[in-house]
Amino acid sequence: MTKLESLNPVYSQVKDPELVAVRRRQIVRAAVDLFVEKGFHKTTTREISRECGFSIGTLYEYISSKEDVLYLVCDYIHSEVETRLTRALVAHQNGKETLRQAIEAYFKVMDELQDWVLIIYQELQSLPHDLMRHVLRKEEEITAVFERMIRKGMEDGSLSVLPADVHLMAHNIMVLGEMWTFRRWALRKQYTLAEYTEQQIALLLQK
Amino acid sequence: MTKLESLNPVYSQVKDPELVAVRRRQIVRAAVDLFVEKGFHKTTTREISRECGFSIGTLYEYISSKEDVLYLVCDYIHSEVETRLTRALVAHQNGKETLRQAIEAYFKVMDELQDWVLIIYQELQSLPHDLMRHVLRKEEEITAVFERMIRKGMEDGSLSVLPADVHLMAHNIMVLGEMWTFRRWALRKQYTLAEYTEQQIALLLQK
Amino acid sequence: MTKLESLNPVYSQVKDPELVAVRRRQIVRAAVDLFVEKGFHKTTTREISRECGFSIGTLYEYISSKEDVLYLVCDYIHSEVETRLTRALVAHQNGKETLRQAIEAYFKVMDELQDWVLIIYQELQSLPHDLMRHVLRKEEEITAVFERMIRKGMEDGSLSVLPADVHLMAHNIMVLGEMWTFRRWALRKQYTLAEYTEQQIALLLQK
Amino acid sequence: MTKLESLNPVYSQVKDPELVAVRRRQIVRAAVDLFVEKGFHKTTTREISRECGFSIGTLYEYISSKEDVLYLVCDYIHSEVETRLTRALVAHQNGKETLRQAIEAYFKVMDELQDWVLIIYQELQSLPHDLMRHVLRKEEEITAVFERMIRKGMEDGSLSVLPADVHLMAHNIMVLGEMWTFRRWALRKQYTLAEYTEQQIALLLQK
DNA sequence: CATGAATGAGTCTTCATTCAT
DNA sequence: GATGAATGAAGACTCATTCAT
Repeated sequence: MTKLESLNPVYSQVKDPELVAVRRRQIVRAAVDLFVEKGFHKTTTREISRECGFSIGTLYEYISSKEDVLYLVCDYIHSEVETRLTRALVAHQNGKETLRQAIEAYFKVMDELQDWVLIIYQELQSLPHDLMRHVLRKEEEITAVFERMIRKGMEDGSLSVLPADVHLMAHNIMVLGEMWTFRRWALRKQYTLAEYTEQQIALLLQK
Repeated sequence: MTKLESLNPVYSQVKDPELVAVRRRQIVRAAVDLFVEKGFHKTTTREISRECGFSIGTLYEYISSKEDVLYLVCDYIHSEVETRLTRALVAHQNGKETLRQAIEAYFKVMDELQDWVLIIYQELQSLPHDLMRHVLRKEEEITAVFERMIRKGMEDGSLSVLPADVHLMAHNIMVLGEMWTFRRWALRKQYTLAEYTEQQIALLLQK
Repeated sequence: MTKLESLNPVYSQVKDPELVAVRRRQIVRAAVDLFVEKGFHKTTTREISRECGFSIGTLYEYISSKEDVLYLVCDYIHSEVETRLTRALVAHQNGKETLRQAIEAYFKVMDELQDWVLIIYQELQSLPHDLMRHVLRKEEEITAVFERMIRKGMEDGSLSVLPADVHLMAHNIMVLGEMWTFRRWALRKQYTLAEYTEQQIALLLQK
Repeated sequence: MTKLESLNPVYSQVKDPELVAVRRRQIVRAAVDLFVEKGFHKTTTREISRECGFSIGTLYEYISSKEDVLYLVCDYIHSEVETRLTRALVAHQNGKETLRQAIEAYFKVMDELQDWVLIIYQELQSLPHDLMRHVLRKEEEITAVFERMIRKGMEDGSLSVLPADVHLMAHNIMVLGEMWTFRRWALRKQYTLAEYTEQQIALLLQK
C-alpha cells in the first residue's frame, strides 16, 4: 500500500503516509457513495468533506483538486475489482476451465460492483490526461490477466485460439463484463446474471 | 422531418417548424464540435450560441435548457449512425453474408463517427431521465436491426445461432462496434480498423 | 371614454382610437387576471400578449412599456371602484344616512374587488413617477367623494364633525375600506364583511 | 440572540452564530438603504454584497436567496418598531392615558421609520409564503400590544369600548399609524405629525 | 494538522423590447 | 396593423479553492 502510495500521482500536503492512507480511504468511501448517487459533476467538494466527517480545509490537505478525488475513486474501484478477481481465481487442470471460471468470477464482480464500474465508465473523461493514463494502465493490467489465461489454455491444448486473436479476446472479455453494467437498462430485462454469464461464455469459448 | 419534430421532446418557443429544424441543425453542428473538443460540462451555452452565430437569447428560443442541446446532439448522432448504416446495407443472397457486411459497415461508421459516438458514451448520463430514455430507445432500435439480420440468417440456414443467443449477439455486435471508439487508447496500438473488423467478425460468426 | 383616452399618458402606435380602446380593454382584462395570480413582476409581457390572444408585437403597438400595462390596470381598477360606488349611491334624507350607506357600499366594493385593490396596494410602487401621480390623483378623487358627503351631513346637522377632521375622516374611510383587503389575513379570521362594516361604521360615526 | 437565531427561518452555511449575527446586521443595514432607494426588485444581490463590503459569495454564506434578505430586513424593521415602541411606553395611572401615549409613541415611530415601514408595505408580497407568515405573525404581535392596553383601560373604567370592538380597534390603530407612511403623498400636504396624531387620537378615543 | 470563512470568476437562464417582413 | 424571431444586457446563484487562525 505504501509502495502504491508513493507512486501515487496525487499530491498531499500532509507528510505522514500512514495518515494520508487513512484519510484517503475515508475520502474514497464517501466519494464513491456520492458519485454513485449523483455523479461526479453534481457532487460538491463540500459534500465530500461533510460525508468524510471533516472540514473542506482538511480535504484539501490530502488532495489538490476535485479531480484527484475522482482519480482516487477510480483507482480504488480498479483495485477492488482486481482484489476480488484474484481472490476468486483457482487454478484448474486445464487453461480453458480456469478461464471459464475467471470469466464467471469477473462477471460476478462486475455485477457486485456495477454502480462503481459505472463511475469509471461515465466519469473517466473528467480526469486530466495524466491521471486518466494511470487509470487506463490499470485497466490494461486487468486485461493482461485474461490474456495470460488464454495463452495458458492454448499451451495446454484446451483452447484453440488464433495467436492474433488472443489480445482482442481478452479485451472482449473485459468489455462484455463491463457491458453487463452499462447496458443494464437493456440486459436486465432479458437475463439474469447467471444466464448472461453462461451465454457469453458459450459465445466466447465457442462451445 | 415534421413528423420527427412532433415527436421531439424538446420545446421551442418558435412556431415555424421549418425554421426550428434549420436552427437546430446549426445548434447541433456547433455543439457536436464543442462537445468533442471539451466535453459537455466544460462547454458553455454562450460558446454554443457564439459558434452558432446567433445570440444566447436566440439559442434559448429553440431549446429550454443546456441538456436539451445534449439531447439534440445525441439524437442527431444516432440518426447519423442509422442513416449511414442503412445506406451501406445491401441485401445479399444469404443472411450470413448480409450480416457480415452490416457489421463491417457498422464498424466503419463507428470509426468515422468515433468522436461523436464517444459523446454518447460519455455524456449520456448528464441527460435528465426522460431524455435519456429517448436516446436509449434509439440505441435499442439500432440493436434490433442486427437482431433481425441474425434471424434472417437463421431462417435461410446460413447462420446457426441458438434462438436464446440472438438478442445477446445483437447487443454484442453493438458494443464491440462502440468498443472500437471507447477503447481506442488500447486497440489502436494493435489493430487497424480492417484488422479489428475482420477478427471480430471471425470471433462473432465463428467461421 | 375617448376623452379619458386622450388624457391617457400611455402612448400608442395605433391611431384609430376606437381600436386602441378595444385592445386596451383586452390587455387590462388579461393582465388583471395574471397580476392577481402571480403579481406584476412575475408576469411576463409574453404571457400578457398570449392571454390577450395576440402577439407580443401587437401588444407593444398599444403600450410602450410593461409599466404602461400596470398603469392601465390600476386606472381600470379605480374606474371600476368609482363606477360601482357611484352606482350604489342613493341620496337619503340626511347626510349621515347617505354617508353610512356610502361606506357600506364602498366596503362592499372593496370586498368584491379585493384581489384588484390588492394589486394597487402592492404594485403601485413599480410605476414610474408620472404614472403613479395619475393613479394617486384618482385615489384622491374618490377620497373627495367621501369628503363631500361628510360636509353634507355637517350642513344638514345630521353629523357633528369638527371641520378640521373632515379631510382626515375621508382618508380614514378610504383606508379602513382598503384595510379589509390588505389585512384580510387577520380580519377574515374574526369578522364577516357585514360585521366588519357595521363595527367600523359604528366607530367612525361614533354611534 | 442565539434563541432568536434558532427560530430564524433563514439558513446560513456559517456555523458561528456570533458571526452570523454580525454579518446579517451588515446585510440588513446595507439592504435597507438600497431597498429604500430603489426597491427590492431593482436592487441586485451584487449591489447588496458590495454595499456590505464583502463578496457575493460571502453574502450567500449567510442567506440562501435574495428573498431571505428581504425577510431579514422586514424582521429587523419590525424589531426596531417593537423596540422603540416598548422603550417609549410608560405606565400611567389609567389605561386610557397609557393608550394615548402609546399611540403617540407608535405614530412617532412610524414617522421616524417611515421609509422602512414603507418597505414592509410594498415588498412583503415578494416573500415566499412561509417567510411572509413569520412577518405577519410579528405584525399581529404588535397589534396585540394595543389590544392589551385597550383591555386595561376597559378594566380600570377609563375607556368605554365594546368588547366586540377591541380587536378591531387595535388593528385600526396599527393601520392608521402605518397610513401616515403610505398615504404621506396626501397627508403631508395637510398635517404635521403632531396634528395628525392629535386628530387621530381624538377620533379613536372619541374625545 | 485542522478549520471554515471568504472569494469571485463563471454559469445558466430570463425577458422586455425591437424591427424586418 | 399584425407578427414573432432576434437580441443581449442583466440577474441570481454556485462552488472549487485558498489562507489566516
